Amino acid sequence: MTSCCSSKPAPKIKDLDALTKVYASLADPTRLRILALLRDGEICVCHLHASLDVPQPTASRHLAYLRKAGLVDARRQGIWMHYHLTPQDNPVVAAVVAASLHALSHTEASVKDERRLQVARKAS
Amino acid sequence: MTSCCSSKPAPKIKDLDALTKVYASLADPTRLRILALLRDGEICVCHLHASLDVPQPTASRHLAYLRKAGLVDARRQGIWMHYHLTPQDNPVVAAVVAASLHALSHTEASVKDERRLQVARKAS
DNA sequence: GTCATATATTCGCCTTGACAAATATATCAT
DNA sequence: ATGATATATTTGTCAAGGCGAATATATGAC
Repeated sequence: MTSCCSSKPAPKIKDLDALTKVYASLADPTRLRILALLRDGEICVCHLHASLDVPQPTASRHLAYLRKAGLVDARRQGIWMHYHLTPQDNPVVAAVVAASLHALSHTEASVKDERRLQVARKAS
Repeated sequence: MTSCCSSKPAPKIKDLDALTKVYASLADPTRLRILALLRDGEICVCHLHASLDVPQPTASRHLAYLRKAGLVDARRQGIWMHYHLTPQDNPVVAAVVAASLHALSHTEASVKDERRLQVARKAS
């Protein structure tokens, strides 16, 4: 998506393991739904697991996975943890993530999740 | 990459499982290397496992996985099986695969694999 | 038919990661 | 300090899938 291959393409990823790890992170429906929700900005865990309708420990586990994989970051604000997408410095990885988010926006599940997020936020 | 969101984006993927399956297929270094090699056209298994420097059963196992996932197809020509990328009819999935192939082209491993493929083909 | 070559599958063995349930930790209010 | 709420981690269990080694299958030459 973003400009990347301006001149002769030089290898920018040392090994495949970085890419493999990203794809492993994307190979779970709950994690995909989380990423889709985070597309528009940060969300606290309480709203996340309410929107996804999964137990709170499940949401935490997947968030920890995504954090270790470098796809999301967290910010503490009092009692709440707010998660957001990590800006990818590697343009190639960024394109992979962008394609994923784009695909997710075409998903029924994500559309419904977003609706539930609106509701959860209004009930704040 | 390809034009997709012309008007209001309507959901085109019934559930997340299709996407999840694609990402699970991409979450293995050997399979990523295979897809990268297939980018320029079909290749027979013998050249594939020679270029990848993995045992033949390993290559076959991953090819079977990719075939089941709908990412590659095979064509028999006498003794040889030629594998090629399956054209994705779903534009959203196609974009995901395209992003993957693009990322792979920036990978040292794939560059080396391609070189080995040239050698293997010349030794035909 | 036999033999050689190309490809696919099966069999143990092991690691990763999913889940539910329970428990632990952190922050704030009191 | 206690209690309440928000989040994270541990525990036990299970299934998916990785590998190497061996075996099975398919095609063509003879």
